[in-house]
Amino acid sequence: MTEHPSLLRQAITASDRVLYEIQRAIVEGTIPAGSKISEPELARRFDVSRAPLREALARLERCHLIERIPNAGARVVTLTPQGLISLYQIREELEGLACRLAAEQMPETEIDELAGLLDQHLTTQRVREGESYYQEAGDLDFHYRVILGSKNPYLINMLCDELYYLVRMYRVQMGMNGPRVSRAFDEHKAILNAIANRDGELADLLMRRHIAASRRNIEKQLNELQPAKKEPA
Amino acid sequence: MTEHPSLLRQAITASDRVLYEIQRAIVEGTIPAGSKISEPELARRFDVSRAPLREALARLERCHLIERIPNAGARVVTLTPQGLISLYQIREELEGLACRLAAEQMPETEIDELAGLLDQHLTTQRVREGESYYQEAGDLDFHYRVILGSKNPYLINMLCDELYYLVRMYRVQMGMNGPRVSRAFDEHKAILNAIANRDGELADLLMRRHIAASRRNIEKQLNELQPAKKEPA
DNA sequence: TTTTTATGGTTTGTCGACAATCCATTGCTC
DNA sequence: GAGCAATGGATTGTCGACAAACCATAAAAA
Repeated sequence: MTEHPSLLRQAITASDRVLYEIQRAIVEGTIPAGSKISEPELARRFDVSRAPLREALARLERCHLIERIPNAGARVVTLTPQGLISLYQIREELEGLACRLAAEQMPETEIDELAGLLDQHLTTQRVREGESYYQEAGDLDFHYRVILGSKNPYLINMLCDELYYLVRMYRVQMGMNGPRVSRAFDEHKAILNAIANRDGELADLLMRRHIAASRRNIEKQLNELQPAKKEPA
Repeated sequence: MTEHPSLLRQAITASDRVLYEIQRAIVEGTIPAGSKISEPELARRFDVSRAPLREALARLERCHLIERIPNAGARVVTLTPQGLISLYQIREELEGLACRLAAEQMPETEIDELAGLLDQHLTTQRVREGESYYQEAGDLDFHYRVILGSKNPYLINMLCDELYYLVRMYRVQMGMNGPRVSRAFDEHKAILNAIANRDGELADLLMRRHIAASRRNIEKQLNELQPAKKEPA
């Protein structure tokens, strides 16, 4: 039996399993932000030895979900408004680049699939008025595909593997579910058109504006909810 | 000698030591690009157990110096012109951003130190006409400080810890020692001025041009040396 | 001869235990 | 009583060995 080449990466090791579970737990807040990581405790909790657990911790550090200090242990990252701004500054640049490259490199078939994805979003969006969780997932899906379309392996790795888990963590734990659904959809549509027209410059600009708008939206929510910042020690 | 924050972790563990040695060996080509990594062999060679070695390999994968496939081992990355282009595309965006942020965030003291570094470069450069290795190191040092001046932790981590070892590997192994020394120095000077004037937009533009020029210079060398590309299956 | 399958050897992934380091409490000195 | 040093406990880093997975060779069947 020959496996599909796209699934060739599937070597489900214990380290991978633990990684996924902890990753999810951190993103969703089951393991609270800022809490200390105890290797023996997590090893018992997920029923593995410390070896694969440490491998998983190394990868969690890679995607900025935990911070390790030699001989002193690891902590889940703490979410701060400044950290979120820093994150979005990078997203603007890198996803703008990804969008420009996608306009140049993306095969027609992938562009068609991306258009189909947006149509699907339109229907499901109408069904679920108000509820934006699905749109959030869909938004990430759209961005994912554009990034993959850039065909730049370093760019893909940095965005999809190293930054997006943290983006999701911010979205989930800071409750970013604003009414930006329809506007985001329109912006996605405009970006898709620019890519389809092979207009890299415009695609770049639109993606930067799209992310900047998202960032401002989040900042506005932050200011409304927490005019004064609190930092428990 | 400047102290980079990545070296601030004072706990020199065996894993760290092995990491530095292998990192250097890969960058300088002592361990050839594209060669397979044997864990038992390297463990004997550097006189450590496989546990810290695997920790080091995980970090080497993080800075794109090796590629691992589960249950199949690790290989040193292969250097390709396309890979170098992909790398510089990202550098243009991220270092442009870093430069803009540095113009906004960098303390006056750090700007003064950066100016002093350039003066120092000017003198040493005159002493060593033609020999450009020191200039290469100095160039990296200049870029390092600008990046650190951005005060964006993710940006600093991505550039200094994840991309720059690969940049150095390309420079060393592809023999990038072109006569761009004096021009690069002038460009550094212009960038410094923009930062000192707190002109983020100009600093961004100049840095992008600086890196783009460096990229074109490298591409020119590649075309001169290897007009026909070979790709063994 | 070609394809398939069995098999040995090698490599990677995982485990439990030991050693080195760090943190907190305690006791001692001033 | 305050500050500092010693000590106990816990955690991290490291080691050697075992188990599982992969690769290559070779034997057997079509």
